[in-house]
Amino acid sequence: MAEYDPQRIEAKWQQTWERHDAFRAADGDSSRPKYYMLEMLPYPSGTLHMGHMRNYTIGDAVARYKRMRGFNVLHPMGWDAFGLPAENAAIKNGIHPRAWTNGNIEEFRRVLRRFGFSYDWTREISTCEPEYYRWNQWFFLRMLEKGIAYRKKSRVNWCPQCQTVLANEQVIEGFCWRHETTQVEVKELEQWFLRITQYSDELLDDMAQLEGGWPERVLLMQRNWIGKSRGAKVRFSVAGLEGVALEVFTTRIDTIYGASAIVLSAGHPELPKLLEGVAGRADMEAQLKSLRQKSVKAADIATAEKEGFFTGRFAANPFSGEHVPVWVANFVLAEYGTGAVMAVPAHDQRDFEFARKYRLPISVVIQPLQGKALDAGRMNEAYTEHGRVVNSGAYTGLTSDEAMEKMTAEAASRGFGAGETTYRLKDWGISRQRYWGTPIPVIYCERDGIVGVPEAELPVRLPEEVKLTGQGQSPLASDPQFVNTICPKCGGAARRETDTMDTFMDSSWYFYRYADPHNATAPFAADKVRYWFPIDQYVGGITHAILHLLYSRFFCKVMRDLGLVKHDEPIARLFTQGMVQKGGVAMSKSRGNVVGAIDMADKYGCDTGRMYTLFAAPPEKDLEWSEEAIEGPSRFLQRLHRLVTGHAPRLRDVRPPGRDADLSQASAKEKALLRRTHQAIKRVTHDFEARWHFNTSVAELMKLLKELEAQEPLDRDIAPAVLKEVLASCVLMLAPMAPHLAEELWEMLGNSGGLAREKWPDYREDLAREEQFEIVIQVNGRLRGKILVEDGLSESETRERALSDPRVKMLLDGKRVVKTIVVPNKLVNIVLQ
RNA sequence: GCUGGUGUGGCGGAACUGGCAGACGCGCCGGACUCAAAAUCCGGUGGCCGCAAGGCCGUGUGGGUUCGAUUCCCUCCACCAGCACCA
Repeated sequence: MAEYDPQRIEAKWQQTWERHDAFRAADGDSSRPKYYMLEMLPYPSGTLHMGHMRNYTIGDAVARYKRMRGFNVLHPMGWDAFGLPAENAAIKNGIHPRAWTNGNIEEFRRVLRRFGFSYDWTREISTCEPEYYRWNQWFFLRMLEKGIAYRKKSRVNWCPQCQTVLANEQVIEGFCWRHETTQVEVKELEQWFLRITQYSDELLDDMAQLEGGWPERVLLMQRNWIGKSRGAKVRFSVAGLEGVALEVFTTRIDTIYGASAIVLSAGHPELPKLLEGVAGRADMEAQLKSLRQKSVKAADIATAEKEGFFTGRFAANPFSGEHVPVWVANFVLAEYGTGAVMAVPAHDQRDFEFARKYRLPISVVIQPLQGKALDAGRMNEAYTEHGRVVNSGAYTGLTSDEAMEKMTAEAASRGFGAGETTYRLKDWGISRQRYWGTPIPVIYCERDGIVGVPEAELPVRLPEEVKLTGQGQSPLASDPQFVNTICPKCGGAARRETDTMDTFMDSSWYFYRYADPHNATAPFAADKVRYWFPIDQYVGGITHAILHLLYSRFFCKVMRDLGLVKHDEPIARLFTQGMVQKGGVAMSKSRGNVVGAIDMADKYGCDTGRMYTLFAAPPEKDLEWSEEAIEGPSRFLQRLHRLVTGHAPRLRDVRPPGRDADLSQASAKEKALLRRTHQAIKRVTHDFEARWHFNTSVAELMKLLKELEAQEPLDRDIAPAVLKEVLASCVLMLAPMAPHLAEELWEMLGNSGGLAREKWPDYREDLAREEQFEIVIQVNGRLRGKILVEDGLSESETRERALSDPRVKMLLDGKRVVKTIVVPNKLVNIVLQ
């Protein structure tokens, strides 16, 4: 008998699948329900390791399962091919980014094919190809027309290591997301932005549509990131300075009578005017300078002392008329709100600390609705809850909520303020001073200003020969052939934009392109997208919870407003799988702890690699890679192969009993085997449908195999038709998880045509039903015995049976039974005393 | 600090709606096969007491609800993740 030879089997079936185009998705097929299964497209760099493979194994298992369930499955793969590492490799090794990238793509494609993932390879895309990125440019131009793309000079995050601008989302605690030890600098540059803030509310509100389909955690992170907060802006006039007003943003206008100061950020635009002619100005300028150079490190911020100085100016509280000092301090952020706050020490913890240090007055204007009244002199911390307003003129006696509403109305009617909602979310800066990305399709003309490249001239191709130094400004600026052009409007000499787009542009809409990957006249045909969307299931890492997923949602809404799509959200369900770790940290090339996918396939076979990945942990949890633990699934597949190979020859031409067969005449042994089989089908089906706990699916198959082995010799006691039914079900259930071996065994059992179109086995309740149950007998809730009863025994009979059990009788001797609880087919609990 | 999540044998994990805690697997121990080893197969494997029958303890901590709690409620602890002087 032939040994299980995974490499041979895997090659054989991969060729067969390819020959038969087994995983081709059919556009617009209305005869079957569609299912769009998507895994996050990889950035082709380094080696594909088991972290990647886990992602694709999960997706592939579900894609294959859905096909067996009769769905028309779209399961595509592509490459996120633009990006910095390609450029860095080019600088370091003198290889062109395109050559480097395409080399990696080839390698990635080879490995993914070697694992036999059921992709429709005819839909493969690569974002660095002009056929793809021309649509990035096309979208950009549409957004330019709509005013969603705009240019402004702004303070931007600059990474000296990358030599480029970073989006806010790419700055992590003040450090570059790619260079964890490089502090991000602030620079003033002319940049292109996308007005994502225009969609802040919609991005927030539409999360309601995602509840249930997306992990709560991801929605929460996005909600925090958007950071909506309702409040009011209030203007304080500055005493002795006509025309200068300081606007503050507050979420607690009800506390305004307790303001002890106005505090400005060190970068506040009105500061020069304020400081003019003030005594001690030189000294203040020095302090300002030092405040501006504060560390941005998270740890420092958390422990930083409140620091600031009095400007010598006073501002008038428009409600009370009171004059309060104007300060500058380090804890006020220039980028948030108005860059100025009113300090209310009694009701804000930061203000409280600040007031303590600089001896500003603390006055209580909110009292708790219940409990002890506050006394400013005895407070150890601010009282930040809502409550009853006191010492606040006409507002005294109102609740916080009432006061907020009325005060906001007064501010508006008297013209010194208004209700205001602020967001943490900033517009998306997409300009990158880099080569390996999509050129921004814009031309600058002396006469006509900013002119979009006409659609007919797209794509603006990335020139192939450009000197890359990694230093200074955009590499494209050094190519006069590229830069110098003519203005599409006036025909005069003009210059091209030399920045390229953030690569997150590429990945914000790539999944639409899969629906129509070769369209040369549009990013996609509307009817194809209408058929396939929304994505039924997206699978990827939690690392993309904010960046990629928020941008993708934004893009979808822009596309909808451009009339390109009809839906509000592109992704119906999101699954975030856990990381694969080794030594407690995520696999990564830089840490040197990767387990290569190819090594795994060479050593154990990819089916074993897949099985282990699915078995070792439920997919949402992190998985610690263990070379030892892979032995379990490896042995399982070998034993299953041995068992089926042993029995298959005489089962080839046997017809299984079929779906509705009457099996009441089957022997007890046969019934037992069928029962275990159908219980397994029930469980595995549930795991695939409801919760994706493939680890228990694998365990179920292992148990079934064990049962089969225990019944050997199977050819003596089990009718061939029954055995065939059992083995076939087993193989069908294996198909999504270890597809190559499943195909091989399926063929051995006398089937042809491949498993991709085969039906998932039906679960039969009548066959799965137990005939006998072990009843647990508890006395006072403690396990004291077990009895075997037949199915359907009545409650009273079960009780009698339990009470007449000899051992139970002994325990009950001389005691009074208070009551008994009977759970049919499960347990009897006898309560004594 | 805020928000969310997670705590179960030596390890990965299971227990679906409150009903036998530890399925399945790894490892370990014992046995078979072998001159021997590997591979394979069979048996055992939460802790403590006991020759055994059996008993007691046990799902991070302490409490509560319940006939019965890994599961529900409260307290605290630890770890992980995201956000973080956001006004």
